[in-house]
Amino acid sequence: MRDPQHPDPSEITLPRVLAALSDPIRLGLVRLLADGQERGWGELRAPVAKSTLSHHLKVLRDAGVTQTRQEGTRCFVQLRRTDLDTRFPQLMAALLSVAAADDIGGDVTAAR
Amino acid sequence: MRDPQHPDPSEITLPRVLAALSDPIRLGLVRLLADGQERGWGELRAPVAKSTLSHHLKVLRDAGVTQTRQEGTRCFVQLRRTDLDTRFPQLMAALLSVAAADDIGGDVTAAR
DNA sequence: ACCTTCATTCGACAATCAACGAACATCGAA
DNA sequence: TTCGATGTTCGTTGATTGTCGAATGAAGGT
Repeated sequence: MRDPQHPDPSEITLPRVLAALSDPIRLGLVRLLADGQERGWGELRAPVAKSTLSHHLKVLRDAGVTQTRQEGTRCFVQLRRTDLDTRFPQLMAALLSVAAADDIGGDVTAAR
Repeated sequence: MRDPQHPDPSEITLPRVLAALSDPIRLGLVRLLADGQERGWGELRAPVAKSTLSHHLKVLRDAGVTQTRQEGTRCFVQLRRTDLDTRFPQLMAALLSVAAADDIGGDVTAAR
């Protein structure tokens, strides 16, 4: 378990973010995090193996969409809403609104 | 040259559109078409082979982002702005604004 | 008819991706 | 220190992607 690396706000690029959000599961994860609440890895329920979920979280993290924090053996993930809104004004709002309307990634939920 | 097929507005999905727009060249093409103006294939200048450009235009068309019209041997392409705005309110506006600010796909231009 | 122009399609290639199970590493608790 | 829980990494597999050049198909002009 290495230190997760996060790109600087200035390193966040539009094509990369769009690629990260072009997957229904990742879009579902982002929807789940849209309330700004930090979530534990263990809360996340998605219809994929845990290694696949780890991969998706890494893609989101590498794109600068989420931030991961470690506490002991557990990970907590959070949407980088402020950075994203600064970098891409109105984008997340529009995206989240559409994703909710179409229920994209609705099979991603949170337990607990 | 077969009849180009376009998805119905209801068939346009967010993940597909985001995937289509996650490529700098395609984003550049969309920026070029953002004024609503119809453009001839021959006007489009992008740093790729013509077969590659044709491929990118097909990806955009299949995702429902653009509309292609044939007139004789020539093709004209246009952004499906109304359909996109109906389906995804505010999304294109936010996207185009950011793409312009970052000059994503700036190497895609129009001659004539 | 023939040739030119224009755009798509084909075939090939290397690269990337989503997905899985298994192995590994790390930390807290027993 | 051994164990269990947690998350990452590895190796693989099948599918998709971006790219090119060459071949193909469709009009239009000569």
